[in-house]
Amino acid sequence: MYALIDCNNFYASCERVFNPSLNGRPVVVLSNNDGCVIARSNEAKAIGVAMGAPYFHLKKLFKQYNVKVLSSNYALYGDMSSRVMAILARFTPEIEVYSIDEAFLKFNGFHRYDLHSYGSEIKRTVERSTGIPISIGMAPTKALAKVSNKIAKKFPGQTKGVYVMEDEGKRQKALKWLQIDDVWGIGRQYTKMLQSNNVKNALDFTNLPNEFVRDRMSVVGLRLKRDLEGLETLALEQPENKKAIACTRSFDTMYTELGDLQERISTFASVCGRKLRNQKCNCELIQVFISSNQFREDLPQYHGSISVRLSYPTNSTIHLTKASLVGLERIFRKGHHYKRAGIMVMGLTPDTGRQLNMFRPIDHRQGPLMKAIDRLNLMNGYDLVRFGGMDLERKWKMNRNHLSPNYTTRIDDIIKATS
DNA sequence: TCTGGGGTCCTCCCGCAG
DNA sequence: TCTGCTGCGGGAGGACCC
Repeated sequence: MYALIDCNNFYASCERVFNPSLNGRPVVVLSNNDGCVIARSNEAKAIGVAMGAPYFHLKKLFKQYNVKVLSSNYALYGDMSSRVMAILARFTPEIEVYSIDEAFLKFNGFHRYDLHSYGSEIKRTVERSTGIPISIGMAPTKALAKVSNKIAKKFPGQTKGVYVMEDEGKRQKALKWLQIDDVWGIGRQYTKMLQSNNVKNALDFTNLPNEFVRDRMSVVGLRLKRDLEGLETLALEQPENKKAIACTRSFDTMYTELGDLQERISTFASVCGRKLRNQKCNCELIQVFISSNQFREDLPQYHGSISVRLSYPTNSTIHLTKASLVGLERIFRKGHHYKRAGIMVMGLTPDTGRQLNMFRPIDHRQGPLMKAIDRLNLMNGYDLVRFGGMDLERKWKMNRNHLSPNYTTRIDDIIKATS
């Protein structure tokens, strides 16, 4: 059996743990730059706040319903997530942390257990230890555990947040209940295609011929179908090093000058360099992109992107910055208003196994230099040491006008108890 | 005025090598 | 030496997830 554990309205719940005055009140959390709504409490969902809706469209509604608006606080959410995952790992040796607020657990050899009571115990323990409410769905496969989880969430009165799909009757009933656009792995495009073929729910989907699914939705769709049929096809995945690392941002204002973009790209290269070094690997390829504002139809649109291959795999911020600036100069077009930019590093190889270039000798001074810079920055908790191309005057600032304190990761922000 | 960010996997196409 | 077939790898693009 598999279980899918999902934290309810995770970001909003994290905020509520340390600020109980938010209980019972609609709460929303915004994306970077306070752009869109990315998390909603049940109360916010009830007044019709849509996922991904732009903040500036909703300001009036928020005022009307006294909605608490918060900027995203990833330091807090990341720390709360590790606490939840550490507790879940006590209940089974087989766990896959699927996302910041979800984990799959596998119960091999648990046939003597009453899984419903075991699930209730997991739920009680997590909620008591962290304050985060969770829902648990159990079923013979991962895709069905996802379905079970939806049932647990949708019917909290009957399920008390734990649902076990233990027989074929329940599977059929659940798949019939689940609308096709709500199935894990079926996005907008596939929904459109399936609906035009009279597929309304998950059960209709499992009744399609394999050849049709394979042909229209590739092997990914076929695997999903088999998993929904109850045949264990999607296995628990073990964490691996990342295969690509990205740093991209939208800007608070539109840029027209190459110099502004050079500063942003240098900063992104530095972030990617640090992430590569943390993961103890190097990259061979950098992709740089710049984009105009897609929402400004009155302005000419442009999306420029380029891949730059490095002489040898590296994680040196100096090399990464140089290469990405070369790329940027090649894609920059004067006369456009740029709103987004980013870089992605790919072709990652571990420190221990990188292929060097016979004709481009490696600069051995850069490894210790980067290590020293990383240590200085770690000790000071922010970018004390920065490179020339970066924003030395700290002009650029992400909009985070509703940020909560870092209750669990910053000593000055720890809650003080007063009598 | 203001619309996020970071990933994965698969298919298709093309160029290259045997 | 040339041609045609085939397999492989890389890049682009499209689907999806949170």
